[in-house]
Amino acid sequence: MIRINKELLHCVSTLYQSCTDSPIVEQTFEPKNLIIQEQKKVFSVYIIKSGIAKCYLTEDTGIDFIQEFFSEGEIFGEIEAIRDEISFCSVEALSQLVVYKIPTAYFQHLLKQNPEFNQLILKALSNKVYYKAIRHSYNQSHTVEAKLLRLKDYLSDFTHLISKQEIANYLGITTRSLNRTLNELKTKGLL
Amino acid sequence: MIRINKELLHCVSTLYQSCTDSPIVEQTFEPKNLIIQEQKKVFSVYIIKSGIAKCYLTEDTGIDFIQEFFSEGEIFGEIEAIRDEISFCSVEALSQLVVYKIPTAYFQHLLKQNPEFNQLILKALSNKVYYKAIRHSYNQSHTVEAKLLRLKDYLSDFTHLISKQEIANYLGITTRSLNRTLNELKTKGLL
DNA sequence: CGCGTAATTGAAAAGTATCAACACTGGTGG
DNA sequence: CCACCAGTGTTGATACTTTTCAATTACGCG
Repeated sequence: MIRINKELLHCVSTLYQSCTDSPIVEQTFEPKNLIIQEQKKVFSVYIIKSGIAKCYLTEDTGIDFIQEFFSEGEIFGEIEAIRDEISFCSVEALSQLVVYKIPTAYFQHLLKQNPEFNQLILKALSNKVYYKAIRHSYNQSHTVEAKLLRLKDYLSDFTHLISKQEIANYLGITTRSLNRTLNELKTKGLL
Repeated sequence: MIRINKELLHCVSTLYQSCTDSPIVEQTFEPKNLIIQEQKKVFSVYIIKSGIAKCYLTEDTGIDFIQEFFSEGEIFGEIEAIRDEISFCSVEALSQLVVYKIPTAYFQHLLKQNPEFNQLILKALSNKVYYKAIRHSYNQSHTVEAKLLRLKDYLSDFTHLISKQEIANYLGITTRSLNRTLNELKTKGLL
């Protein structure tokens, strides 16, 4: 539910520290700040140093669907940089968020010149495909109850950062269904 | 609904033709042949030269969820090669299928030594993430009717290759729901 | 022609959404 | 210190959507 990527974080923080005039800069966002906005051009690739963000898509129905919650080492903006397209999703800080900001052009440069970085991006993309595949499949063929049981460990830990509405948006259900199912699980003693 | 990747096909067929003792080989599968099997080790990366295949995941409920229909130039097995893990999905030929088969080790070699190939794989992965994100979001927040209207152009063209069951598995619904909704759309004159 | 597979349909059951009302919480200003 | 407000969370009743299950029908092919 909350993705991390320690390897990538390590690589980027090393790149950042290795030279004082690096194009990579550190930046801090406050909760509710929008870092990337759907349908807008993206000029940088971001890698999270600390904090939590949500990556979501707003449908024509007005409903937000949360793709992922990102934390340490997770990258976003890279899809847009590689495809050379405007953003297809929004990313918003949920907690205070510190990121490494890599200008798109320098990101492209790193991809070409730094084999280790290239390899880590290939892995990060592969992992995204993998997790998305698994999640979509699971979501389509299981009930709300099953989906909730799957993330019960997170439910207690992050309620102060992630609202009920956001959990519902992540699962693709309404808050009403979320509450009903949570109660059912409690009476069954499964939560 | 049916993905293609002309650029990648062009690149790989050039690689294939450029030397007679290339590690890349051509291989043909008949309909219903399994090319990659869930939970099994994968030894090659495949790129489709011609034909259609389905990529799907089997859930513990016994239900198949189809991730994508692949056609010319689409690649599979690359996620497993990059992550160095067993397969998380199965790929099955729907029509007669001709593929270029690249041994995993040679695929890794190409990634490192051939910048153009590397760039095309980055793009292919980014596209997969992009399309999966859009599709999952759409699926979660729209009715069966909306989902069907979205692929109505395909529905007529590929019925001889793709069964009703497979369309249902792609949409994550039952054939009963598929039929009911198709009938409703027909009486409404929308199909 | 007959067999197996795929497609179709109706009726009942299960699962979710919608809507509207109400409760709780933390902060603000009188 | 308390009243108020906005945002978030909770709940019940009802309507709608989708699945389940079982029974039929249609189709392709040896």
